[in-house]
Amino acid sequence: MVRAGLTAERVTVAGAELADDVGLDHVTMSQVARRLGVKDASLYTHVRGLEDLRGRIALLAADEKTIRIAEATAGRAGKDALVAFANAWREYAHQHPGRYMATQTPIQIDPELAAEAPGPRRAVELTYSMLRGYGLAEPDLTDAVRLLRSTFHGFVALEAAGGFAHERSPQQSWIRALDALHTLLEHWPPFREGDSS
Amino acid sequence: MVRAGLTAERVTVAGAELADDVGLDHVTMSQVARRLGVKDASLYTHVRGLEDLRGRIALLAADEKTIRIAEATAGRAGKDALVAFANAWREYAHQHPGRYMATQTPIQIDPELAAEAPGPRRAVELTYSMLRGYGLAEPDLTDAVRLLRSTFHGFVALEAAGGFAHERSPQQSWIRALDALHTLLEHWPPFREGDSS
DNA sequence: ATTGTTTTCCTAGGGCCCCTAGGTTAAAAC
DNA sequence: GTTTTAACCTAGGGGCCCTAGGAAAACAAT
Repeated sequence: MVRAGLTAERVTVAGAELADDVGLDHVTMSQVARRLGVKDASLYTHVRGLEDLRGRIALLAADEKTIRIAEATAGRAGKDALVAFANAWREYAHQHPGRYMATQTPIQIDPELAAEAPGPRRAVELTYSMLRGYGLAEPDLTDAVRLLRSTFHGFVALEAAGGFAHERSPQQSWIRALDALHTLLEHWPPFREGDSS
Repeated sequence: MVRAGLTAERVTVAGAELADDVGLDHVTMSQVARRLGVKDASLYTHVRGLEDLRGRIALLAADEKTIRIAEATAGRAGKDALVAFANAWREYAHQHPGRYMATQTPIQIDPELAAEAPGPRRAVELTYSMLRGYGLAEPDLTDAVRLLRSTFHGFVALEAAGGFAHERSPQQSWIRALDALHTLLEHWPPFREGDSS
């Protein structure tokens, strides 16, 4: 019997494809094995188990998303960069819903594995450098990064969950949201004493 | 043998408690049955299955969250209302992580069931009325509502997924985000022809 | 080429879970 | 009190996760 040539990476990719096809929580060891033409027990040589696989899918997605964003924002600045960044984010989520959802799982990824995945760290760096043009300084910079990430993620998550039932197209709201965020970054409110919880 | 007095609602609540305790994707029919002192097969009289149960937990969470927000914003206006709204949202997510996560599942809830759940609809109404003071008109109003919901949801989702690893406390970023959104709403950018995707 | 070593993939099987079918018996309706 | 309804049960099939241990392919070394 010829070997299938499995790898942790090949198993992860198969899981990611399956996640995009049938939804993340229908990704099972058995299905992934079937897709690879292998018995489920064979996967455990390459992957610790289902949780580990999901963690690997999440890291794969983070890396891929980061690469897309880096390509999209290369050579751009200001609002151009903001829009390119945001659109790359959203398009990745649309194209790879299962992978994207994997990134939302409460943190339980093998730290050793996460350490060698450049995606998450690089994503934050990209966001910071995209904001360079707006002239923000710490801690406002961190706050702005978090606000942007929250809005981008929240929008696509609500979109995916069917949260935008109103007749107005999400696309239009998205464009306006980016407009709004741009002007917000240009007029970032100064910190004032006495702000309460 | 005395009856346990089950109800679709009691099953849902048990599932919701379990979700908050052990995480949504460890909510199983068997565990819920065990928590209610009943065999798993007995649940199927009240609930169609696991998917149905998850949908019911999601609707329960939506209703509860809406009530919290309504209480928190009652009698408030302007930034006061915005902050109260947002904090109620975030605190609900913190207190009921499992329930909250249930609301994120891609839409597959029984429409008949959803129709009689006031939560989601009322939540949108509350958001609209909270924004009344900012003087926005459609379609800006819808866009603003969507932006706010995206940011609130995105923030708590990233927070829950461990996305804010930086040293700065999420709480501080949250306060600044609300400041920023408030000023944004006060200076909502006018629509200009020629905005591109 | 042969032998030994490593690693891949297998079969077997235990345990948990989802869900259905069909039977009892408690509660409600009359 | 009898009948009807509905709650809860036992039994069981099939799927999934994962471990243990075996067979054989690929690799190393002579």
